[in-house]
Amino acid sequence: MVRTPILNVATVRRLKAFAWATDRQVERLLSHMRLQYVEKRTVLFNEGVPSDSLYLLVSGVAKLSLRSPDDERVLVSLVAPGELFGITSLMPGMHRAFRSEAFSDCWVGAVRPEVFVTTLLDCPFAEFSAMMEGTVGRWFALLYRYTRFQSSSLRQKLALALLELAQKFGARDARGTLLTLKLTHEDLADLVGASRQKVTEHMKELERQQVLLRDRRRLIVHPDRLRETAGLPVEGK
Amino acid sequence: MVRTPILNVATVRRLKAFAWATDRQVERLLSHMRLQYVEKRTVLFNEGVPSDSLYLLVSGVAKLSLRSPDDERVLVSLVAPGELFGITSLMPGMHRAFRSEAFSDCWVGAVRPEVFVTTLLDCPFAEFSAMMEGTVGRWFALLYRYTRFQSSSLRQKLALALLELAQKFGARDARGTLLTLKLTHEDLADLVGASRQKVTEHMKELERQQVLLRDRRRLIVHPDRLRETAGLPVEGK
DNA sequence: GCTTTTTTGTCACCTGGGTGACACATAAAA
DNA sequence: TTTTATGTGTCACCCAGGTGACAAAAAAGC
Repeated sequence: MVRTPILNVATVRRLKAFAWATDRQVERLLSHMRLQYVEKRTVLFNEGVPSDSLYLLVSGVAKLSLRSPDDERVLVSLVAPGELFGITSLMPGMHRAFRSEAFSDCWVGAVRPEVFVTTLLDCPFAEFSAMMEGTVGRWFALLYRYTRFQSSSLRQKLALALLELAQKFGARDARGTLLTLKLTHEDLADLVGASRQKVTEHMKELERQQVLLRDRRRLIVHPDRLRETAGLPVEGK
Repeated sequence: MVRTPILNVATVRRLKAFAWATDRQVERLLSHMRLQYVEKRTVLFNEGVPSDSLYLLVSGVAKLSLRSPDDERVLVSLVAPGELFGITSLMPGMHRAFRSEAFSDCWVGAVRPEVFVTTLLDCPFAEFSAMMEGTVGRWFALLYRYTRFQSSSLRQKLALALLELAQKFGARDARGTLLTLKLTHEDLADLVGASRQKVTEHMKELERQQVLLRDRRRLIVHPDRLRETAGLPVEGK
């Protein structure tokens, strides 16, 4: 059988977690933490589910991964003892971006994000949470795109990049979503890390497939079809 | 000549910036914001410099980029009006991760991060900042690795991944940094998005070049040499 | 110890995407 | 309008890295 580890201030300090917090704060936080044992290969949470807990890895190694369009697992990161993970729970209504599972047998501490914030920072959770979303939310979206890139073809990368642009610079239009931005193929190539020539080829192809069309130097895209070519679940799957 | 835009609460609302803040807060924030015009192609800040301001893009398009090992520019993201950028300034002592320059002529508002935090959230900047670092700091590191991946060869990606692992799971050892973690080539392949076979080949090669060595199933890496093969500036260049 | 399973090492072969080159189209400048 | 610069479209050719296959070596079970 496995012995339950002792989780006190000293342990936390040794793990170098919450380095900035006072002993009292850490103590309070620990009193609200549920410690659990997670056996190798067990899934702690899945991507897409609502995120209601924040985790501290106490021992072992955890793994964050993502399912790629062609149904393979992309290993996004390995989590070391002392690290916090599951931080989507700090942003309002955000769903988990990655799946988390035990890479080796683990001890994990779970807290409610509200408790975490109000204990370590004296300010209301809702405000902190909104602030997080407003500041780091977009960075998270970027990370999401880049992790997806990992296992995508150029065509899919292009679709992902165009989707992001549509969200940021899109305006509704009779024919789809108009990008209020003049972009050259070279810009797109830089954005997806490809050569200008191949981008030209794929853009032509996407036009042919009616995924997008061009009015002069302006792009009009069709988000649903883009999602499809990107290999993302289409809205209302 | 270019007309200076009016930046008041109504404008901010239209931009959908600081959606969570009250009118009073926004007003106070605006009174501390320096508005500046940035001409297309002008660099606002460079990667690596200390970050002391937080920016709000008022109009135009800004661009975040990164210099790759082979000295090319990777376009990381385009910033839309209403977005905040330069958020490394919210983490203590953090340097800018990307270069920011105007993609088109822009109007940009700059605030000191301390003012931003204390105005929108009533809690001391130092505490908020430490909290940010403890929670999203690692995510930033991940984003950093993934953006680098974009323009790297498999060999370089492997080096980057091993460096990250060395930071997280490394223990000093007479022969270098020992990874306290048993990893198969398949795990590494998943981590860098490559095939197992090629990872095997490159790992052999890295061993031959004394960048790393193996003691049983344990890896011992040489961080400086890894940085070199990853194309990163070596510590104390 | 012996057996079974998991990893590692190394092939030969294929393919997506990079490169250079050049004609054509479009936009900006004069 | 003409000129000049900047984008776009399409080649032919090359290479890094993917794939499948299989033997050798290590680990894990027994």
